Amino acid sequence: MGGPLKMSGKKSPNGSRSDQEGTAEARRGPMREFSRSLPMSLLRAREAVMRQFRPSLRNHGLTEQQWRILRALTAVDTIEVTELARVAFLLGPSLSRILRDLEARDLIERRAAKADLRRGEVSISSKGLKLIEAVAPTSEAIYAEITHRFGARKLAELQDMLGELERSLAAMEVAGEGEAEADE
Amino acid sequence: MGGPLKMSGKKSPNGSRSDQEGTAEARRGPMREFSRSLPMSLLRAREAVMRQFRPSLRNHGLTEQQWRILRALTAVDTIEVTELARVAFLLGPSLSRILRDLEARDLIERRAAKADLRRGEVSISSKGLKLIEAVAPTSEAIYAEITHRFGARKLAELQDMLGELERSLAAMEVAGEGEAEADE
DNA sequence: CCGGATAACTTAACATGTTAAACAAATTTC
DNA sequence: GAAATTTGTTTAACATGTTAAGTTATCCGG
Repeated sequence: MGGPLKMSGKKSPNGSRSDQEGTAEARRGPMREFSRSLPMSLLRAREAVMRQFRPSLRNHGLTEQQWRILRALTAVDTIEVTELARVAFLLGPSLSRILRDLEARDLIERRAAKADLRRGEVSISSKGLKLIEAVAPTSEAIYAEITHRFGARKLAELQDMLGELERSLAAMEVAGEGEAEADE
Repeated sequence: MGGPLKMSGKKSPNGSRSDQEGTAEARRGPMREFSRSLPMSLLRAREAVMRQFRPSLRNHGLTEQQWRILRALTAVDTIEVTELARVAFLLGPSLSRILRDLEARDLIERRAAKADLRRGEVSISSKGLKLIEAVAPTSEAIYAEITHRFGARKLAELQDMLGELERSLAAMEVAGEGEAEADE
């Protein structure tokens, strides 16, 4: 498989464009607009940061999300699944799958809560703790390098703004919940 | 669920924690540290923003990434797959899958480049263009509302900082490429 | 008690992220 | 110029994001 493209004999699409047939790079007017949108800016910035951490985590057999979970667990004795989802910023289904995997690898332990059997209480195992301790130095070094390159002052300022952005949108109503958002 | 396990002694990393088994919310000391890391701040901020757009896109049968692709295509006549991956900030494999889907839905068209049969040239179809035009008003209204809530001035400042962060890390060597990152 | 509503997960299903490998066309080397 | 290498794209395989549905345990009104 993997053959060449389908090369069906279609021709010039979008009849609403009255350009010449200049190369795409020749006129990227509105493209810049798109590329500078807030979601794209945030995405690229985050990727630039995570790009630094992923190889190290990978060398220790951890994904970013698995690391987030273990990291969160080091800060508490035990924590309920829902709370863990909140602090590690993961959706329930993702967390459920990852916990299953981490438990199979003996990096975490969990039991049912005595008072409410629906709730699961999770904690890091000693093996998980050792893993964290093995990864932490590199992670902290990378974080320090990032701080140094960007500037500690500016980093704090950036994080303040990000927090403020979050708060600005926290109360914002989400549009288009029903069906069509124009009218219906 | 996981049966009862050994739960060895408290492993609180900062030794000064001698709580009973109070709820996790009761004492979130070091957790805040983790929660305030740069990657988490960026992730939460981006999620807060995208949360506003997703329902509207979903009502039009589009995911965020599909929207990014169509949006990028409206700015050009045709574009090569690699270039499209760059501007829409998607990895090749993701883009490949999504293009297959968008083509099947007749939202885009593609053909092989005359000069280099390896390259695929992609363009938006008139149907795709119509879809964009149907979604755009809502998206722009949401973006305007975000700008209003957060402040246009601050928004521009935030984006400047995000761009600067990107540039700061662009030249940073990625550690731990080989095997262990200590020495190799 | 009991049966319906609610809550806390978990599964399912589909789309994307991520890395490695496969493939075919183009380019370079010998 | 054919073999070896490189380049552009796709496939494969596994992990996560995202929404909906399923499960089991609690709660709650009668």
